[in-house]
Parts: sequence; structure tokens; C-alpha cells
Amino acid sequence: MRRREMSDRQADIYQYIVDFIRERGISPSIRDIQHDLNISSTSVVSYNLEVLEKLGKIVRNDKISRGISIPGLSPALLSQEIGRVPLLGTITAGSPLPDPEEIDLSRADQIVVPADVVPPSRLNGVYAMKVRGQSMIDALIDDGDIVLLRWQETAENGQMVAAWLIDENAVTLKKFYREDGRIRLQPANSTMQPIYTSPNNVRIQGRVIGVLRSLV
Amino acid sequence: MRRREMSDRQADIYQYIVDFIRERGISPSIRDIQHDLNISSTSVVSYNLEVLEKLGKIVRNDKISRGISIPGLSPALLSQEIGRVPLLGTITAGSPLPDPEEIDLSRADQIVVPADVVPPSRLNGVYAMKVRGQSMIDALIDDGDIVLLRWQETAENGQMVAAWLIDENAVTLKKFYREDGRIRLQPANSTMQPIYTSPNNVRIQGRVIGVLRSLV
DNA sequence: TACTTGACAAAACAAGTGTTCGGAAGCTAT
DNA sequence: ATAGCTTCCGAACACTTGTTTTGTCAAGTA
Repeated sequence: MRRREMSDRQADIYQYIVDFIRERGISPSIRDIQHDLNISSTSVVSYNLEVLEKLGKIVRNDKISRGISIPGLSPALLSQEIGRVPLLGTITAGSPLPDPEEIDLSRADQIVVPADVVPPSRLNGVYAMKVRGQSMIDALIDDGDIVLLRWQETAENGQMVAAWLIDENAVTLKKFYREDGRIRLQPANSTMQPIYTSPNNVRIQGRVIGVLRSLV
Repeated sequence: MRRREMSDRQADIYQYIVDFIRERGISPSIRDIQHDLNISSTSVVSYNLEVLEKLGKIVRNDKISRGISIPGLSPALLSQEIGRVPLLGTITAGSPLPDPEEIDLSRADQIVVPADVVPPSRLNGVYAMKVRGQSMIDALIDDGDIVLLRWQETAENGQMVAAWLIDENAVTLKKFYREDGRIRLQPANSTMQPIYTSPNNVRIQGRVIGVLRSLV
């Protein structure tokens, strides 16, 4: 069986291809690789590209020129790799979220969302807010975190939502449960106590679908 | 002066190129365009590509095969907004992190890091790991989160680090404090109790500089 | 009308580029 | 050592692909 790892030369070639595509937007030819990496023959490049393809590191479009592409890096996939959502400001306990309908999306700052957090295909109706204060800490969300929310006014049991408690005039992020006539808002941390309140007192302002935290 | 707008044929060609790159990751050849768009001659394609380039809709890399690229689809433009770090696997309480020196970074999976979490300029020596289990929950890190770590063996007081407790054979993410002869590892959640241990029993494996959480 | 210009056609040309093949060199296990 | 495998080499080959050249034709334009 073939081993899983690249040889030094294969790693060099792979890196060269990645850099080449990053810089020029198109794939290098075999002779580009041969020349810039001081490889004696195109056949050696060809041979190692074959290995790289079997390892799944690259994809080759047989027989055509500059037909190497890299899964996850090609311009095509790149546009699917990340998305952008508007950053609508700060969420603090006490002030309800603004109605997304009233927001001028074109003026809001945009933040980049990696596909690992939210696939771009599911980015519709999603916005971001910066969290101020530690009122959400029992939902594993800290001061300074950026939360990604999808606008919705209803929620399924168990979903983490931004809930506006009208009487208390407070917004909190909790797991949502509808229980015979009342609403239970359950912190994500099981050591914390849930909040019970009436459905009339709760307005859902969105569902939390991602968190970005920077500790730099 | 030449007009600013594309002719129908030019618009067709432009759209074809965009689609081709999106689907295949590489640029079409002139003959691809000719054939699929039922154009009678390669020179017609060449002529129209020339016009498209003057309009700034495409960029051509003279003389080389499949040298068409489209501004905006180019990875180069995005590389300033985002960075990539290697995803080195899973971090579970009990197993120490791999030594980054021993990792071949070019062979690891890469994940996208938004500049809002870590600026690309500070991405050196940073790697990512997926968290398994809820052992870090008191550090506001949940099962399934992706943590970004910068490799370092020492830490300042108050920094959040990945600490390997040798005797306990456990890795945990805590705030690090050096206190007269002993080490205090403080959970981020103030309701949790700190761990006290001897400096000999602690090996720092990196500092946490970011967290990505997906709740989709 | 005569002249220009844009757009297209057909064919030939000249590089660019991937592939193949015989053979050599190095490595590993028997 | 011998056999088998991977890796590499050099050169030739054949296909791919951008360019150029020579015309044609219709629509403006003086």
C-alpha cells in the first residue's frame, strides 16, 4: 500500500503549486514547476504529480494545459469557502436587537465567515453582532465575542436563540424550550439555572448559529 | 474612444469563462470557448478576448495556455482579508498536543481564519485544533469548537493557555498564573474553582488566541 | 464614391505543454 | 546478494493552444 505522506519533493511541488495559484490565479505548467524547482526532467514532475493526485492533494484535468487545481484553493471553491455577513453593532443585555429589516445592509461593516463555522450556502439572513458584557457567559459567550445570528421570530425546542425579555428589558442568549404554557430559557452551561417566563414576555430576535472569539 | 459595454458575444464569452473557472477551477482555452459557444474561428475569440481585456473584465497572461483570469475571482485579492492555519487534529483531555516542530504544516488541512479573529499578520506559528468533549467548558469552550493556538512554551500571567498536566495526563485550557512557587490555572468562568499545581507538573503547549464555534 | 472601422472567417504557424519509454540509481525485504 | 519497488533521468513524441496572416463583409463617414 502506498504511504499517506508526501515526500520532500512532493511537498515542495505542492507548495509551489499553491503559491503559484495564489499569486497568479492560474495553475503552473509542468515545465514551470520543473524550472523553478530545479528538477531535471518533466517526467519527474509528472511522476510526482501522479502521486500527489493519488494522495488527493491535487486534482488534475487530464491532458489539458495547466490543468492542476487544488481542492479548497481553486478560485472556484474559494468563493464558496468563505462568506460575508453584516456586522450590525453591539448586543448588550438590556437593549433589544435592531430589526434587520430596518438596517441598511450596504453600510454595515462586513465580517468574513469561514465555511467551517457557517457554510456560505446557509448564510442568507445571517448577521453578526459584537457582544458587550458578560451577561451571556453562561451560554459560553464572553465579552468581545462576535455572534452570528440568523433572523427568525420563532424557534424549535433546544435551539440557541437571542431572546428579548420584555418586562425585564433584557436580551439574553439561551436555549429555547416551550413547555406547557410557559417558556424555559436554559443556559448552555448545565450548572446554571434556567429562566421560566410567559410566552407573551419573550420575543425571539434570531437564532445563534456561530461564535467567533478573538483573544489576541 | 472604445465603448465601455460588452457586445452580446463578449458577454457570452465572459460568462462562459466565469462559469468554466467556477466549475473546473482552471481557465478555458480559446478553443474551449470557440467550440462550446459555436464560434467559427479561434481568431474571433482572440479578438473578443482582446476587447474584454481592454474593458478590464478579464486579465490575460500573455502567451501561456489557459492564461485567462478574472479579477475578483482571484485568490490573491482575498488573501489579505483572511489567513489560513493548519488544522492539526483533535484536542481531547488526556492526550497532549503534538509538537508543532514535528508537524509538516504543508500537509495538514487548512482552515480559514477571518481577520476579525486573528489578523493575518499575526498568524505565524498559529495552528488550530478541534475540541472534543466538554472538559474545557469552564473556559467557555464547548465540544466541537475550533481553537486557534499560538505555539509557545511559556506564558504571562493571565493568558489563556493549553496546559498539559503531566501527572494527571490531561490537557486543559485555563488562564495561567504563576504564584510564589506554584501554578494557578484559573477557569475563565469565575464560578469555577482554580487548579493549583507545581510548575514541574505543567507543560504549556500554546496560547489560545481564538475560538470558532459553529452551531448550525 | 472612397476610406475607415468593427466584427468575423479560415487556415497555417509557432510555441507551449503533457506523456511516454528505456534505462539507471537507490532502497527494502527476503 | 537478488528481486522487486520507488524514484529519477533524458530525450523524443504528440497533442494542445495562442498567435498571426490574409480576406470578407457590413456599417458608418467624409
